[in-house]
Amino acid sequence: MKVKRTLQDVEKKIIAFFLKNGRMPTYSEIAEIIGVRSKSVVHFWVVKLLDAGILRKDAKGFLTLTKNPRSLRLAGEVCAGLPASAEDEIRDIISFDEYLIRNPDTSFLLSVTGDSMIEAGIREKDMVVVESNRAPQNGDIVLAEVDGNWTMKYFHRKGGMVVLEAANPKYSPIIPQADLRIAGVITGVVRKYHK
Amino acid sequence: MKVKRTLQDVEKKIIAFFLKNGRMPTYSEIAEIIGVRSKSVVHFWVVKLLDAGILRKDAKGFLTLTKNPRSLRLAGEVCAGLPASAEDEIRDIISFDEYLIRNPDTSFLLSVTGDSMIEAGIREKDMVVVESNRAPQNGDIVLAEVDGNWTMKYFHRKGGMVVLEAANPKYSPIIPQADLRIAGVITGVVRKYHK
DNA sequence: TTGACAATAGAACGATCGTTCTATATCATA
DNA sequence: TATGATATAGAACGATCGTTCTATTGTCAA
Repeated sequence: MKVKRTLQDVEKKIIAFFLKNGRMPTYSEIAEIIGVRSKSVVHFWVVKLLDAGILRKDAKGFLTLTKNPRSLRLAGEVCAGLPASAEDEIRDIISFDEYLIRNPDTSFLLSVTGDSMIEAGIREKDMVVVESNRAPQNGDIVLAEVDGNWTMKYFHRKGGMVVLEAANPKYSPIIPQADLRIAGVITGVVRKYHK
Repeated sequence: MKVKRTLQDVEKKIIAFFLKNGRMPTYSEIAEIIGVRSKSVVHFWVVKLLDAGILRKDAKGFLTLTKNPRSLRLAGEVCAGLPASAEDEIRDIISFDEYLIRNPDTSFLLSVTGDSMIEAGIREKDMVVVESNRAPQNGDIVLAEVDGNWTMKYFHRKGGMVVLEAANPKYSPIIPQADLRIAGVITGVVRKYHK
């Protein structure tokens, strides 16, 4: 029970609270989760965390986490000695949500079925982000209706014509009829191993 | 100036505040951002948002967004009539951060260079999530040191031996020396089009 | 042992929170 | 126009917030 309370302990418990509740804890709540009975003790630790730069106060005086607790180190290039040098705290790298999603309201997710874009590195069970009200550019990957089915194809403009091509030699290019229906443009791909 | 204030207006402004500040606004702040002068008017609108299920109160009475503002609709399968039916509000789909990152402390990001895993659908300039203290299983993609360089390979155990294979016929399988160094296991891939 | 410092407890305080009340102003419909 | 419903303003209130103070305990080194 003589467990020395460390800055890291307190930090971790506050981060855990934030991840669970989607907001920062009050001083009373911090008192509960770190196991002290007085708010003044919390104040004591919060000042330490502020000095250490782990916490901040925003313009209104509310506590804020300095860095996104889900952000990852970005190890720029795969080169010598990389993984050992964990010293570089370049954690300024983003949340994937911000990175991938420009407009949540016009985007949706799709679980990929089929192998039509296999050579573009899009495989079955990948998730793709589709942005629906964006005009397809030449070379974009689009979600289009072909023979009543929605599939992904490269979008090409050749002369005045639109050609839809799979990234798979198994499938032939398609020159759509007048009523080409395009659901959206693929703006991102996400794959997860070890479900 | 006779702009009717709608529920959606208020919702959007609160969400915008949340995304910008990482916390929910106070009533005074809501008054500012929606342009009213009295907190009682804010209360009036908040009750509406609560009734509509757009906002909630947590156990302590703090306002919370019911759904993650970055979450996307998941359109399950690519089949008929899909994109038109935006009625299905199955937005229960996650943030990519939660989806991809199990342990932020032991994971890091890598920008892919080279084509060694091209046939596994991992291409140059993709981002991969590497989890560093996880024991590689047979068939995993690992980040390993080969001839002083860090590259991605399939990890295979054949008999008592470890074989590292690229997903590219250009490169031959490698049977590493005794001092095999593995930086981690690839647990996710993220690609973004239209930077 | 003693003294200095780190850590905790508890009480009090002003400020701000969200709520509630009354009172107007605006809009829609009969 | 008359009437009810909708939307706004402003003041007041109790509750809780974070801060500050005093006081006590525990730890380590001189």
